[in-house]
Amino acid sequence: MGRVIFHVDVNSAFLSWEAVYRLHHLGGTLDLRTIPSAVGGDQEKRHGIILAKSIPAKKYKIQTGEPVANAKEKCPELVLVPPNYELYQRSSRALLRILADYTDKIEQYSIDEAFMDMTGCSEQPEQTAGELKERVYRELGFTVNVGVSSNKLLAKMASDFQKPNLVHTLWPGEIQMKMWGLPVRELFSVGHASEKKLAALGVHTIGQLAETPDSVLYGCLKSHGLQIKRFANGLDDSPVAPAPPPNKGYGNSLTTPRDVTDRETARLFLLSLAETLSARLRADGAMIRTVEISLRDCHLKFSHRQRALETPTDLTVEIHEAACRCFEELWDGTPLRHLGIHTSGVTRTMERQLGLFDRLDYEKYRCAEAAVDRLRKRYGQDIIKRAVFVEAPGEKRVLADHMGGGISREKRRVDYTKEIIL
DNA sequence: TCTGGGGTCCTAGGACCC
DNA sequence: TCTGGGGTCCTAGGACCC
Repeated sequence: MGRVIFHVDVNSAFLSWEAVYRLHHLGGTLDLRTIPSAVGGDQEKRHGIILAKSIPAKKYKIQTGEPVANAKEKCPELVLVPPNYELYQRSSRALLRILADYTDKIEQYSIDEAFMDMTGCSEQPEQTAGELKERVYRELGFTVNVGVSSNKLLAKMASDFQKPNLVHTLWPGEIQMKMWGLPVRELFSVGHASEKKLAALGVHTIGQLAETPDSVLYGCLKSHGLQIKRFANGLDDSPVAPAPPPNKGYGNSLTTPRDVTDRETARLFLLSLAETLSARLRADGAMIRTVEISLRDCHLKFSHRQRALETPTDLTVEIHEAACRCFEELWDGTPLRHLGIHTSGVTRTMERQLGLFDRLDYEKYRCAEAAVDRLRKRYGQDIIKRAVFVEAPGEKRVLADHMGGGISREKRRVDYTKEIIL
């Protein structure tokens, strides 16, 4: 017998986890999953998009990623709840603990999805998947779909079939019957752009893609065209990788509550982003060689600029300085709604080559920033703040409050002491 | 109606070196 | 004299995922 792979996918994850929390921890009686409801960001802070929706909300054609205002138009009685990332982390860990009882070959693919290599673990995979699904519901109160097949791609496609709370198989012999009739957009890694190009070729279903000549696909989509053809034929030999691969880059970005119109405020936001980002680098023992900033202006136009550093760094000051130089070269004065810093060229050798012209005393700054890291780890993120975030007057003060004293809120340390108990 | 935040991978042109 | 070819690095942009 060949490989047996499960893909476990939490149904409407953020919304289900919130629903369970309200029922079991807040003593509520209303189950959000049974009414049109959604998890959405705060419109006031301009984070207003739909992150997850209930199955009744889906009937109103509400889609993940669409603006909250849009969703309310489609369904005025929609019940909206704010996101709670700490709850999601706890819920995810609780799920993974159950999965670990079945195999140690588990790859966490995202906060609400995991692959399991079940090869040799079960004589009847479909039945085992059903037991797993029931156990998750019994112990944790939320439902999952489980896709069962002989590779990751097919297992993932299978878990996406009818929802919720179902096990589906998609063995190679079932590909034609279960997968080839689907719209090509539903194939993993076929997005909007590929769908459009394929439509121009007359390719609308996964089955049609599977039978399109390589030369045609390469001409249209280059190597990606050949990749999605392999997927359409159910071919995928990627292993279930229990250890997450090391980061190739680190980024931090933020939509600001109000447009940024002056460079001093922009520099402050960039400092806030650089601070969280470099703390992550130091926590991982990583350094980066390339700094890129991204801007999104009030007309929603994106722009980017990057620069390579002379020497790898994990220092807030150096990343901030590089980001500010990019900013000066890039910004044309249009009011900004979003700023980001993204870094790449990761190295993990902690020995920094001190260049002849190293302008900073690296060791001195490194010591200071490491001391701040330790303080925050021990006493919380708010224990120490830069003066610029404390003393910012007026409008800047408001912005500084949104920065959480230089630490983006979503990245605050998760308190795992409050585990889910049902 | 007014669009988040975190990633990965691929392509392509130009600079530069041998 | 006036030009090949391979390799690597840098920058920019696009597409996809959750």
